[in-house]
Order: sequence, then structure tokens, then C-alpha cells
Amino acid sequence: MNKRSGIKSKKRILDAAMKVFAEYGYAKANMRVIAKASDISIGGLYLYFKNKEDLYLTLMKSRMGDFADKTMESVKDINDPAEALGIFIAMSLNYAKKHKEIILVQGREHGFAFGLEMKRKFFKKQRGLVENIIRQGIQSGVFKKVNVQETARIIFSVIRGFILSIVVEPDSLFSPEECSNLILNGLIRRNKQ
Amino acid sequence: MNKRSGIKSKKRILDAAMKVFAEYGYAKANMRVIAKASDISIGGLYLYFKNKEDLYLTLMKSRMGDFADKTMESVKDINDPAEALGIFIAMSLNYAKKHKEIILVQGREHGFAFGLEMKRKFFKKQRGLVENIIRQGIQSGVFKKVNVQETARIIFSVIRGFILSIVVEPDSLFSPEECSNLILNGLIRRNKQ
Amino acid sequence: MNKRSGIKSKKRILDAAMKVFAEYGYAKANMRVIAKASDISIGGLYLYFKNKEDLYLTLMKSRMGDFADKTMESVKDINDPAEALGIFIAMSLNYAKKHKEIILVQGREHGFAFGLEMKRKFFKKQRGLVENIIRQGIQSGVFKKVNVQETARIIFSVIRGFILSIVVEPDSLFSPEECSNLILNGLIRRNKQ
Amino acid sequence: MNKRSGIKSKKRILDAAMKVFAEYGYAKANMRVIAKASDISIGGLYLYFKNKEDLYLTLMKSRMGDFADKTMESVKDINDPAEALGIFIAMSLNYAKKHKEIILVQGREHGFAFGLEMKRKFFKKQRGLVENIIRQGIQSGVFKKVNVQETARIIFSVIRGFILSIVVEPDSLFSPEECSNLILNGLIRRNKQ
DNA sequence: TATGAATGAGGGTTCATTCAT
DNA sequence: CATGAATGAACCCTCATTCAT
Repeated sequence: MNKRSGIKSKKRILDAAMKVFAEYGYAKANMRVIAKASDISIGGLYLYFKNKEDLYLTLMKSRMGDFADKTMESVKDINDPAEALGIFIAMSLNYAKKHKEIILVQGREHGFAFGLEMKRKFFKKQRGLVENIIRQGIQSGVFKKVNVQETARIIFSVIRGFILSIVVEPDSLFSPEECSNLILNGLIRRNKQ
Repeated sequence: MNKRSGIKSKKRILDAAMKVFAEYGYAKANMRVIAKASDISIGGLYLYFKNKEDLYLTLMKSRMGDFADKTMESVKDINDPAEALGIFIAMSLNYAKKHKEIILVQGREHGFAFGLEMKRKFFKKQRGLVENIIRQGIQSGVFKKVNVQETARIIFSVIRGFILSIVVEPDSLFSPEECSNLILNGLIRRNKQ
Repeated sequence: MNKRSGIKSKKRILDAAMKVFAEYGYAKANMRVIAKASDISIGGLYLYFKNKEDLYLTLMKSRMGDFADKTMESVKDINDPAEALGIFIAMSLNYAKKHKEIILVQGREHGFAFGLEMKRKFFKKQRGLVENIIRQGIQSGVFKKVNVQETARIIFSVIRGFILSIVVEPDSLFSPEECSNLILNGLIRRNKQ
Repeated sequence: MNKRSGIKSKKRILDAAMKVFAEYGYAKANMRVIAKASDISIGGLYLYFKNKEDLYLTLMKSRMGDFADKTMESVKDINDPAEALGIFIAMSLNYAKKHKEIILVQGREHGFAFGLEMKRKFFKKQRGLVENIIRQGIQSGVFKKVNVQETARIIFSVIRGFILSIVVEPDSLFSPEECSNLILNGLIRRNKQ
């Protein structure tokens, strides 16, 4: 079981850790299990990560980076703000469903702040993306003159809630289409339509 | 420090436990601290609760019951579905902000199912309330003919996301008004308005 | 094995720890063994001491305090400086032999400073005692006009070396009498005697 | 970084190990650090030394050998026993100060006996040297008729204590001159001096 | 010779839970 | 009802040592 490339081992650990953290959460996940799942020794874990927290944070950072890149990419060439928003929402929900693991949950370990800084940065960035879309929508006259920040927060909150639902009520999810439809058009019936 | 009514002691423990769980989360909260905060002995804790999990679950159940009762009550006499929905959202967000503690987070301890059954029941009930409102709105012609279940889930997701935000990004919350406005009217500008 | 007085337990731990530290040294001594020797559980250890270091330091402090008190006491009423010095030396060597355990060894754990502050205080105090004796000896004309500090350091060094010898070469110790004789009278033969 | 003569590598390791052991002590020193300080791989260490203990013992042996040789050499041609003793003391203290590292401390690892045999041999040899000087001093009438062994032990103890002081109280050392003066002439004032 | 990734026993510490008082 | 000393399993992490390359 010796002599594996360091990079491969690191990746194997991260993948395994993802599964374990996803199943048990940070506090209940333990290094022994992660080691076993990684098919590496406990000591081996510490060859690649300073400690449990480092492992977790590295994991988070990488997954969030992936996610941020993808959403950013998928939206940047869309001109229609309604479409862009729809795509952003769909991207987010689908990605979350696919990687139910962790992602945004687990904000409470270690007396609140724990990788929170990193998460906040990520959120801010993502929210910035939504804000831009909304701003463009308002400028182009497609969207109403809403409070951009507040609205972005609300949209973000739907996504965040969705992610939490994946964990808590995986059978009570909703479709991205229905979601963007509601956000774009609202619940109230328009006159004569 | 002895001879206290059992009921009072139990209440004192629950109140203290709420604060402690809220600050540390389930896994990191420990019985000694809860005991101290309750001004009771460690052994005393086990007089009223079978174990830590029982304490936590009892706590959850009671708070959720409180919450469910309140929302139920506040909405039942409102006839206008738009207003009812607005009130429900406002109630939920404000209650969540006031009792940031726990509530919905912490769905992941103990390998997934952990008081989840109880939580799901609560969610279902709450969602049922929203569904009713929506159904009435559709029937009365105020709301569009949306998919009731899906829409209720989405609305619920906003609230759930808001609650998570309280923990993760307490400075990025949004106002209930803005929220119900978005949900009711949507983002897209109506013709000639 | 339950319900023992806290004070008794603490004392039992300290006594056991003394033996264990004495046999293995700080680094090699482990809490499991100390627990067993104390006839207490591992967790019990941490009821009385914050951690291994705390246990060790508490131990040191108490033993040094004992020792300092005794030497101080035994010397304070002696007027003849030569006799006082002899008694101090005898006291020190005998005490050390009786409590071979630890005492002065182990100055190197944790990258040097480790309870060093405490030890230094103790040494200073002890050396101060010797300095006083020497000073009085000089004043009364019994001793030569030596450098008080330096001489005290040398005398102290003999004692310290003796203690180390207990550990390293327990069969190569010397008698207190011979020692004070050498220090008082020196090696060189006096004229016409 | 390869193809180095074995002898050179071994020496490099020993030099590095000396520094590391000196800084951390035996127990806290670890092979990785020694490897790094030696600019050799961990595996490389085990090419030259069976294990950590072997490395340490080899180190000790070589340094003690050095020291023994030097003192032996410096004293052998001196005829005046007082001068010889002074030189021996000065040599010892100065050498100790210069190579504060290890030397005599750390007699306690591994449950007492740990390189102790070797150390004892060294001590015996050194003490033999002192005994010879004293014996010659007595024979030539310069020294009193003291117990040779005891006196040698006492003198050795001063040196040993000095070494320990280097570690514990490096700012409380004394000068070799003062030391040999005290040992040679004693503290008590001679008649009509 | 030389490397360094990998191993795993073992150490310090925490904490839910029990039970004699 | 109430106490809190005591328990011990289980956690995170270290490090001497091995071995495929």
C-alpha cells in the first residue's frame, strides 16, 4: 500500500472526506473513518493536512471554488437578465443537489466562526453576481426598480434554503423552473391575463 | 438549592439548554455547561432527561410547537391570501430572528436522522399552512394557478434560507416586506406600469 | 470505587504522579500509567488537574515548597555560619536522597522553559539563604572575604550535582560531612598543621 | 544531493542531531527535524543508525570521548596538583559552557537505564583522573589527607551541577577560578591571614 | 546509497453517563 | 429530588520506523 503519488493521495483523501463529512457533519466525522474511507492510514492524513480543520477547510474551499467558477461561467454571456437569473438559479440548485455534501451547511461548529470568513467571501461573490444581473435587468427595463441588495439576498436565501432542504427534507425539493418563475413573475395574478 | 418543583427545574434546564445549544451547537455543547447554566447538578439533568439527545429533542419539540402555534394563530383569521402570506412570512422571519437559536439548523448530527422525524412533521405542518393559503388565493382568483406544493416549498425555502443566514451571515438579512413583495409580485416589470 | 473525598484523591494522584514522573521522566510518563498508579480513572485525573503539565507543575511546586520550608526552618536559629552551612548542605543532600524523585532534573522539556520560572524562583530563594549565611560568616570574621554570590552559586552547584548524581550514579554519592568539610576548609594543607 | 561519502553523511547527521537534541531534549527531538537539519532524508538516517536511540548513544559516546581526551591531555603534564585540579575544573566548566548541549542531562529517558552504562564509564574515567590528582597532592604533601574517592565525587559534583545550571539557570554560573579557589582553600579564614 | 510516502501504536484530552451519598 | 466525583470509550494527533522505488 506504499508509494502512491502525493497528489493522488491528497485527492483521494479529499474525496473520501467529502463523503464522510457529508454523512456525519464536521463534529461527528472522525479522522479514523476518513482514513479508512481514503484507504490510507491515520498518519497519512496528517501528511497532507495539518489537522481536521485544515482538511475540512481545504475541502470547502475547493468545492466552493468549483461552484463559483461554474456559475460565473454559465451566466457571463447571457444578455437577457431574466434568462440569466433563471440559469443562475438552476445552476445553483442542480449543483447543490448533485453535491448534497456539506457546501453550505455546518455554520455552527467551533462556536460559530469556523471557516466562516471563507464562506462569507464565497457568498458575497455569489451574491454580487446576482446583484449584477438584477441591476442590469433594472437598467434594461426588464425588472422593476427593486432594492437590488435586498432582492439578491432573498434569491440567495431561496437557494440556501434549498440546500438545507436537501439535508433535512430531501423529498421536498422544488424544481428550478418553478422557482425562477415565481421569483420572476410573482404569485399574484396580473390584470386580465 | 434544593427542594424546587420538578416542573420549574425542567423549565430552567430547557431554557439554559436552549442558550447553550444555540451558542455551541449540539455536538460541541456539553452537559456540564448546560448543568451550570441551569444552576443544577449534572446528575440533576438526568433526573429530567434520559440523555443529551432527549434533552435536545424535547427542546426542539417545545420550541417548534410554540412557533407552529403562533403562526397558525396569526394567520387563521385573515381572509386576504396575499395578506395572510405576508403575515406568515413576517411572522416566520421575525420569530427566527428573535430565537436565532437552533430551530432548524443542526439537521446533521448522528448520521442524518436525529430528531429529523420530528422536524419533518413540523415542516409538513407549516408547509400545509402555506399550501392552504396558496390554495385559497388561487381559488379566490388572487393568485395564479401555480403548483401549490412546489410554491409552498419555495416559500418555505426562503424562510429556511433566512434562518440559515442568521447563523452564517447575520448582517445579510432581508426585510419580510421586501420578501413577500417579491414573492407576491415577482421581479419582472408589468406592462405599462 | 466511587465517592472519595476530593482532597484525598488529589493527594493520591500527586503521590502516584511523583513516583511515575520519577521513574519515567516527564516526557515518557503517561497519563494512563499515572491514573493506574493513582487507582483512579484517566478522566479522574482531569478532574483535579487541567492537564499533564499542570499536574507536573503542581507536583513540583508542592515538593519544592516543602523543601524550601524545611531548609529555611532548620537554619534560621543557628548562629555559627560554619555550622549553619553544614546543616544546610546536610539537609539538602539528605532531602534529595530521600526524595530522589524529580526535584531538579527535567529542565529541558518543552523547549527549555517549562516550569522553569517556578524552579528559578525556588533556586533564587535557596541561594539567598546560602548567601546570607556566607555574608554573616564574613561579617563575623569566620569566613574569608569571598565573592558572596559566586560562592553561593558554587555551593549550590555541589548540591545540584549531587541530586543529578542520585539519578545517574546512585552508587557514587558522597557524605554531607565530607562535603561541608571540603567547602569550609579546602583541600590545601594549612601551614604547620 | 546524493553520492556523498558515508562517513561525511554520518558526521553531518551527528552534528545536526547534536543541535537538535540540545534544543529539544531526547524525547521531544524527532527524526524528521534531525533529518532536515542533516540535509538528508528520513530513510537516510536509518542507513547510518539503527534507530533514534542508537543515534543518540553514538552521539553521546563521541562527545564524551572528545571531552575525556581533552581533559586527560591537558592535565597529564602538570606536576603541581593544585594547578592540575584548577586546570581540570576550568577545562570542564569551559567545555560544558561551550557545548551546553546534552552531555550529562537526560539521564532519565526510557525508564532510567538509557545509555547510562556508557555515561557511567565516562564518569568513572573522569573521576579517576581527579582521584589521581588528589592522591598525588596528598602524597606530595600539598593536599590534606582527605578521603580521595569522596573528594573526587564532590569535585565532580560541582562540575555536574554547573552543567545542569547551564540548562536551568544560565545566568547563574560561576567562574572556574572562584570554584577552584574555594575547593582548594575553603571558606574558613586561616589564622593570622 | 538514498528517498519520502506510508504506517499504526500510543499519547493527551474530552465528555456523556452512572451511582454512592 | 439532588449532588458531583468517578468512569472509560473515543477523539485528535505525533512520530519512530519501514519499504517500494
